[in-house]
This record gives sequence, C-alpha cells and structure tokens, in this order.
Amino acid sequence: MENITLKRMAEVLGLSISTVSRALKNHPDISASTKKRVHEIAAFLDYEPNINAINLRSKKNRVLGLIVPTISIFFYDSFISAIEEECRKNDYTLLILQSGNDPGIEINNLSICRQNRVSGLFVCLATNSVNMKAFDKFKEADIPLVFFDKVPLGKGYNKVCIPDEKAAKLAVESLLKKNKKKLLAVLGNKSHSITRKRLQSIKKTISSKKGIEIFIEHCNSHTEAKNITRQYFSKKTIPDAIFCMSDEILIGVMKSLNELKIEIPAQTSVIALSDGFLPKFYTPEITYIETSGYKLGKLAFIRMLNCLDGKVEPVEIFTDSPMFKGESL
Amino acid sequence: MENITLKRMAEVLGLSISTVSRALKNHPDISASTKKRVHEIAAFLDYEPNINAINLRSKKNRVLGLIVPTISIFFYDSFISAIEEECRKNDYTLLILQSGNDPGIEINNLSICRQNRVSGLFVCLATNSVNMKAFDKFKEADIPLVFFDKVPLGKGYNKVCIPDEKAAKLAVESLLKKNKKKLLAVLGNKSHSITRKRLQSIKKTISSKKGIEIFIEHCNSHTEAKNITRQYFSKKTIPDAIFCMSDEILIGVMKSLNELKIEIPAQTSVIALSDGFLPKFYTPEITYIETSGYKLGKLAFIRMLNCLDGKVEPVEIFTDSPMFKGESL
DNA sequence: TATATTTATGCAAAGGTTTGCGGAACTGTT
DNA sequence: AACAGTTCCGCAAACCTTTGCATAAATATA
Repeated sequence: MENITLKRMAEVLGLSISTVSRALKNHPDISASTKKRVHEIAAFLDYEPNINAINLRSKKNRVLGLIVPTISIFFYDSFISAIEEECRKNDYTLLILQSGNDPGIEINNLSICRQNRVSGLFVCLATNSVNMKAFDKFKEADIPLVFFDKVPLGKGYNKVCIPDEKAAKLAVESLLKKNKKKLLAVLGNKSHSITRKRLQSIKKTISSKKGIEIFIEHCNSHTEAKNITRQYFSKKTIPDAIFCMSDEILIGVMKSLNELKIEIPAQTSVIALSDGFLPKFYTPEITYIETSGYKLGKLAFIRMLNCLDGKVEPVEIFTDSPMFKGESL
Repeated sequence: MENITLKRMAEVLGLSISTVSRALKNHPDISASTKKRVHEIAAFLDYEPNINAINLRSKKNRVLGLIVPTISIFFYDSFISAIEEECRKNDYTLLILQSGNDPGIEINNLSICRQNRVSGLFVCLATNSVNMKAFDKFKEADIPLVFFDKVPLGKGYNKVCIPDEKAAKLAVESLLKKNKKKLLAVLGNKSHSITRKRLQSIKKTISSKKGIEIFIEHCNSHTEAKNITRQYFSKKTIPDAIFCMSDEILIGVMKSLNELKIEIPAQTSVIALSDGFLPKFYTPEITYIETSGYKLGKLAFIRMLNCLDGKVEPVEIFTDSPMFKGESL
C-alpha cells in the first residue's frame, strides 16, 4: 500500500506541499477553508507524518536511549515502565537495550544509540564497567546522560539514585531499636556503587552503638544469598536479624529461612531494601525500606527533560525512601 | 559538536560524497587505497551513519513495535527481554509501548507505531480490545503483526502462544493422578483468550473422570485471588488441590494459604502455570507447567522474521510447556 | 596511433518534511 | 486611480544517504 505523504495530499487537493504542511500545523498564513480541506483529507487517508523525514530535517531525534543490565528483574522493569510512560506522554521514542552486565555489549549498545541519534541516554552501568571513555563521548556531543542505580564514581555525571546511605541507615536503626544484637547483612556485588554506599552506612550506623555484632556478606545472586543464609542459620547461635540489600537477596534469604523453618520474627527479624512488590507476599509480610524503580524512573525522566532544556550542570538527586512496616521485626 | 556526515568526510578527503559512501561499503568500484583512507578517517572521526537518512532513502525502517499491557509484570518482562536480544542481534530497533490495558491507549500506540514506520509489530492485546479494525490497517499496509499471549479470535492473524489447552490439561491430569477430588481452579479475566482456552481444557479433562468436584473462580489481580482463596479455605472442608492459571494468581493464592497456615501438600496441593521464577521461591517449591515468556519471545521473533521474509500466511504456533516438579503435589 | 576496454570517481536525483522568502490577488485608503 | 497593507499560497533549499548513470583517466588491443 502506497504511503501517504504531504506530496500525495497536495496532489489530491491541488495545493503545494508547503501549504499542506502549514495547514496541518494550523499555521496562521493558511485560510480556514483550506485548513479544513487538508485536515479532512489527512484524516480520511490516515496520514501519519514520516518521522524519519522530520528528524532528518530538524536534526533532532526525539529518541531516548535506555541501557540496563537486564529488563526482566525487579526494579529495572518498573523503572522502565515509568520511563516508557513519560516518553509516551512527552512524544519521545524509547530505545531499550540490555547489556547483560557485559561491558563489551555495553559499548556496542552505546554505538547503537549513537547510530540512532538519541537525544539523551539513561544508563545503569554493568557490574564491571569502569572505563567511562565511551560515555564521555556523549557528554562531548552534548547528549545528556542520566545514570541511575549503578552510577559512576566521578563528580561530572548526572546521577539519580536511591538515597542509599539514608535507606540503609533507616533499616539498621529499625533493627537496633528492636534491640537486635547479632546482625547478618547480606549485600550485593562489592564493586557496585550502591553496595559500597549501603555498606558504609551500615558500618557507620553500627559504630555508634556498643555491643552489636555484625556479619557482612556479599553475593551475586539469590542462590548465593540462599547459601550464605543457610550457613549462618545452621549453627547453634543464629543472627537475630537480617538486613537484605535488595529484592534478589531477600528472595534467597527467605528461601533458606523457610526451608530451615526459622520463625520470623520470633527467631530472627528480617528487613530489606525493596521495590515493594515481594515483601507483601511473604507471611509475615516483610518490613522494607522502599527503593522504588518506578519513582526513580519518574525522577530520572524529569532530570532528563531538564538536561534537554539546557540545564546541564551535573547533579546527583535522590528519591525518597519511606519505610513500610510489615510483621518481620 | 558538529555531526560527522559523509559530506564532511568527503570535504576532508577531497572526494565526492558518493565515493565516500561506496568506500565505506567496500564497493568494488573503489580503489583499495581510497577505501583505506576513507575507513581511517571514519574511524578517527567516529562516523556513525544517520539512520534517519538511511530509512528515508530506503523507505524501510528496521524498527519493530511491541505493545504490551505493562512491562513490569512476570512473563512480559521476560518476553520483552527475549525480543530485545533478538532485535539487537538482527539490527532492529525495538519500540516498546505499554497499553495499560486501555484500548484507547492501545489505539494511540498503534498510531505511534505507524508514525515510526515500524516494519513489524508484536502485540499482546489489552483486556477489552475487541475492535480489530486498527490492527487490520497494518495488515492492509503489509506490516506483519504477531500476536502473543492475549491474541484475537479470528483466523487471519499470526499467533504465537503457550499451548494453553495442553498445559492446563497436563496440570489437571497431574492433580487427578494424585487422586485429588475437590479442585479449586483460579483463573484470570474471563474475556481473555487464554483464560477461555485454559478453562475449556480443564473442564474437558475433568469431564472424563467421575466423582471430581471442581470450583471455577475468576479474578483480575493477586488481591482478588487471595480473597477468593481465603473464602474457600476458611470453610470446614477445603479443596484438596488448587490450580493457578498464572504467576499473578499463584502469588495471591499462596499468600492466603500461608496466612491460614494450610500445609502444602499435606492439606492441599498446588499447581500453577508459571514463567518459572516464583515457584522456586516458595517452600515447598511449587510444581508448575512452564509458560515461558522468554521462549515465547524467541518464537515470536522467528515468526516475525519469516513474515518479513514474505511468509505472510497467518499461522498459530506454540511453545513447548514442560512440567517442573516441585514438592507441592 | 587510433580505438576499445577497464578502472576510479563524480553528478544528480530521490526519499518526506520544514521554513524563509517572494509574490499574486484582494481590501482598504487617499 | 494610485498606492499601501493584508491575506493566502508556492518555490526552493536543506537535512543525509544511496545509487543509476555519466565521465575522465589509464590501460590494453589492433
């Protein structure tokens, strides 16, 4: 089926292309009657402007890139969901790419983004991304970069983050308030910025109190989290509280506790940083500090719009992270 | 920063645009030495072809659309993950849009897809989509449509599906084999094609057996599933098995069973159709028939490529759906 | 040496849209 | 009747790439 273009409609109506174009945009130069005719034929023929021509002409692509380790994991999916919503509302097209946590693929994805002339880019770094050179090229090209979740170290980047320190502090304080003395903290990959921040905050919060024993463990998957938990809870004296850094870790931890028939909170308390979906499906429901991918997405998008508007000074901003009380403390 | 174009490189090298273009594509007309010079400068300047110009010129967009009720839910996220992988491998750009189960937004999304001149479109219908007219326009325009999961009724569409009948049958048979007599089947929205198919298969499977009691319930969320389950399990005589049509339902059902401290499988058995992620995190692990979004995505993509290759006769194809045994029967 | 062939490159058009500028055709003013 | 001011519309260029065709230079053939 032939594509409907301005040219085609111009022919049909006996007008010039420019007149048709202006009529569709309600340009004041065009008479009301002509506008009416043009709009009618456009509706009748289901005219849709060719976005490639528009982009080419305007040298601006209303496309935003989004690079994420994987789509199908808690947090990222809700982040993406928020970004998609906003893109749709703001007439942006969203180009989603997965890195699979592979820095090589990540570089490739950046190339795809440049080919697609993205106007801006959301990035959650792969675990081992350390060389920021490929990202810096975007900055040089004045393409805004907004990092989220796994963000780079340096000062010169836009970062939209969970308030890691605050959230971890809140969680640990809640445990201390319940007089817990022997804590197990299960954290994610050491090299992640979020892991470092959360760990640091935990240590700092503990340090002001006396007589608290804490075990710090790192893991890369729910399976590892499960195994670690089993080790600790197969002993005679078990921790009286567990801090889970993420949903993925919570899953592993809970699996172990359930298998070992550890009663929550009678034998041990559980608190997690979580997107909020999972904790409600355990019994008892798990108390958690919300780390909402959806909220983070909304925030990241606002920051992106600001960047696109010219506010390019890199900033670091945070979502709120309220506590939701379950029955697990 | 100025954009690097063929023209720019041609100026730098003192060549014509066409020569540069051909050199980059290793056209035999161009001398080896010229090719070398061109490739070098292209690499040096980080040249990336302008995809809009290419698309405009070729009248073909390597863009695939994907419309889904929501990204952040089991099954869809893994479906999307599979599609993204394949798009990346095959040099397609993926345009993901959420309908929020709203037929109005769905129509809008179709319009966005047409603006973006998608070459093909994956669709999971919104709950209440009944008017296929907007979709049929794509068929008229020879833009392949591949429906998945929630598919339309008629014959004339490509459908990539879970083998609903087979999977439901397998699940129910497993329950019957364990001598279960009083079944609760919790299903999703009545108007979904998948619900109808699964229900029909359940009834048929039961009908050949004598003395089986079955309760059919429909719901639209895990909350509803939870409430329904509570009703059934607060009575004196409780069902001795539950069939959960999806992960979302499984979540609600399990929440109720856990709250009521119903022992699985001692007091009641549980079986589900599931993407496979959740069942492993319950204790005991839930036996499930796999309905893999990831596999479905891979299959859908293959079908899409075939369509784009000209094999346009609409077909209905199915993934496999093996059973994974947990301890819940 | 004159002609035919090969090799290497350039010209120009097309794809669809936007927009500055110019220009008819009118309306209204002296 | 001569002029200025409106109103409405069209021309053409630009955005970047690809590609059929033409052309110039170099080589081979007679």
